[in-house]
Amino acid sequence: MTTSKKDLFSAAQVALAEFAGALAHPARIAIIGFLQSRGEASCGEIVAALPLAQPTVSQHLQSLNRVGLLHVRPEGARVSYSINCEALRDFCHSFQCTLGTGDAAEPANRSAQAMAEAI
Amino acid sequence: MTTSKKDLFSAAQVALAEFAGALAHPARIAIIGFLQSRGEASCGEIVAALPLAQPTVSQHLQSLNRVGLLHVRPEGARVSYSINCEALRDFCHSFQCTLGTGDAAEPANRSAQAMAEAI
DNA sequence: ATCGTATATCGCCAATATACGATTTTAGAT
DNA sequence: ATCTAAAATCGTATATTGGCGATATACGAT
Repeated sequence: MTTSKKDLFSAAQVALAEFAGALAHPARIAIIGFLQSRGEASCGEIVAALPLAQPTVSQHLQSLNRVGLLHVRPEGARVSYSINCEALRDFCHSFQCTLGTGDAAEPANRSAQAMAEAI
Repeated sequence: MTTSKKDLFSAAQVALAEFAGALAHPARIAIIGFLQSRGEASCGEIVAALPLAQPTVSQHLQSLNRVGLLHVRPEGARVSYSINCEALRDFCHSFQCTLGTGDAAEPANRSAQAMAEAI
């Protein structure tokens, strides 16, 4: 990319792309699945469950958190992570409703509204 | 990345990540939105609508097509593209139903089943 | 066969993402 | 204050992605 062209697209389009980008790695899918099955987990517990080093997992958690996909609850030195289901649902909704497939519920927050405008 | 770790994750996880990756660029979100509003369009018409060169748009179309997001219909030299709504709906479903948010319909094809298994 | 138009592919470079060892930061325990 | 454990950040190596000019390919028309 000679020059980054992200500024040539709308903020809503960029936001939606960034959300999708947060899901665009098998490790992050695995983290979401692990958190889903566990309800919540610390970084260390996720490291133990995945074939990746601690800094790498921490990095992936930041990627997910940056787009609002996680609930983060510090418990002393330990940090408890869990899924923000709302954000995930709203992301899906922004695709479904604008594509007229009809079976999604109403969006629940602001970022979903922005995303829906993107497409 | 010293060594690619994609082989350390399940095929379903990789598939889901690749699908998300296809949505992870503002230009591809814009293409989806354009196709949605138009119903169908040729590569050239998309090029005219976006601030990108023809090879770049063609490349993005390949990215979307690789994960099954497009219907491709050649009409002589021209190629007509449109959205595979089914694929997009199934992608969203695989997140929604496994997260237990409940408001998604049943998946309609095989790739959705694979995706649902990922998480 | 040649031309004109539409699309895809190639080749190269710039930019971004991924991975992780080493280090720092944070917080509880002693 | 010091020790320990957990998590985040830094630095750096490597891999992947994005952009586009040049070129190749496909196809209808002449």
